[in-house]
Amino acid sequence: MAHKIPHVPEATVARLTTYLRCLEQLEAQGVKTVCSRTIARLAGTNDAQFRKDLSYFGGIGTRGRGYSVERLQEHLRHILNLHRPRHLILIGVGNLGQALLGFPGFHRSPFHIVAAFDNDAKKVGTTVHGVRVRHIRSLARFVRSHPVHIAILAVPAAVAQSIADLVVRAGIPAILNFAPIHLQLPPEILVRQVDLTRELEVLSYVLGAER
Amino acid sequence: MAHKIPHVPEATVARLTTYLRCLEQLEAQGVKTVCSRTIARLAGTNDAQFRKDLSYFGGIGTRGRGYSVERLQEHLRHILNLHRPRHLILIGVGNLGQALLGFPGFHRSPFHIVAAFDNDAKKVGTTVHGVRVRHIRSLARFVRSHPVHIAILAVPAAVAQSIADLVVRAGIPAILNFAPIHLQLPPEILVRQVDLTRELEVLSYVLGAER
DNA sequence: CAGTGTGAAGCGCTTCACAGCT
DNA sequence: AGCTGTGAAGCGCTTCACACTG
Repeated sequence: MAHKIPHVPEATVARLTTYLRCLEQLEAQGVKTVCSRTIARLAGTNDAQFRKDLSYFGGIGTRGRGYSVERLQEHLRHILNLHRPRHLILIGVGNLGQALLGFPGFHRSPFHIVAAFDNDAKKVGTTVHGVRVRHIRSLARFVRSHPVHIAILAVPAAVAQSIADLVVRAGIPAILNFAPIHLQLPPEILVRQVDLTRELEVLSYVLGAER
Repeated sequence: MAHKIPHVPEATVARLTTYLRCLEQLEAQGVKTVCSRTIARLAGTNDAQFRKDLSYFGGIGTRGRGYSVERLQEHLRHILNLHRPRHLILIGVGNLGQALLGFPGFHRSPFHIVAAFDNDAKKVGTTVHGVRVRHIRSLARFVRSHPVHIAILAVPAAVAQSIADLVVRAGIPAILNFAPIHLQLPPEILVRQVDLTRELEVLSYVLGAER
């Protein structure tokens, strides 16, 4: 290993993914080289922030020139472990769950949704966007024979905690939770929260009473 | 006005919405009074943080006792301007857009989705989850006769910027963007980003190369 | 005495500014 | 000269600790 990686702020990791989106866009436009100012503007930040974000992982640019779009992309993919295939399952095949099964980002390499689960007998056995729906009872058994990295929770808030407990007992290390509640979980489990209600309420606050 | 409100960190506003979810849960369980430690644990933070978050807006608790679940809820709703009705529109009636039209949180008071827009002639004129789909061409005209507070963008990344420009020209002050790109917008426009790809990639980073 | 409200200290992310390559 | 990489300064959020109150 060329570089010992120090603690990296979570905000930095989030920005790295944004830089990757910008680079994909630039590459599609045929751009070969880019400087920190350009990419930072595209990503909605400033050049110092961009360079500091990269500096945690060691130099990759060329002084006086900038960054190779191709090399920097590869570098970021490597940092984010995007070379490693990840198996996902989705739990809760309602409105939102069905849409997520069709969401291209969840099928794009290295992410693969390998199964969906629901407790509704009418849905079990069907196939939604190419993904087989199984009964939630069969979750633990399924995970025993198919390693799963991330569980996507698209279930109602009222049952989210008990489903999350099930997921943890099955040995899945990470959860992407769409239910609008904070899950109580052991500290070694990774959780990311996507809360649409929260986003609306934050906008409501910032809009204020007048607008 | 009883209290001059200083600058409030965005992280605080986000937590206020979480506290509100916890209070709704507690009220459903018949709890009348709660102390900062209890609610903070439910929300995934600590008691000092909770009290500091509230302190920006002036005292509401009772020393030695805690907080009235009902009063605190009302207080938070007031702070977040949730007494004020908000009209939303959704742009992009694809997979995700259709699911969002059915998402209960987007219909729950004070939020109302009043119209949806798409450029696909096959979708225009249909009704999805009770919401009429109109042609994107008619956006500006619609907004002129129906004030809109928030536009939800559920369009492909490639067209998100041009649709956002359209939204801004129509005079809509806030955007909830689901496309995985950073929008370039005038500073007075409020934006919240919901980026599912980002969430997966952050999990991929934290999972590391081993797990 | 239990629990709130808050100034002040602590700490971590962001920004600055410049040395060092090309 | 142009632009990167980075120690150090700046700044804002979080945590502490305690005066205060019911």
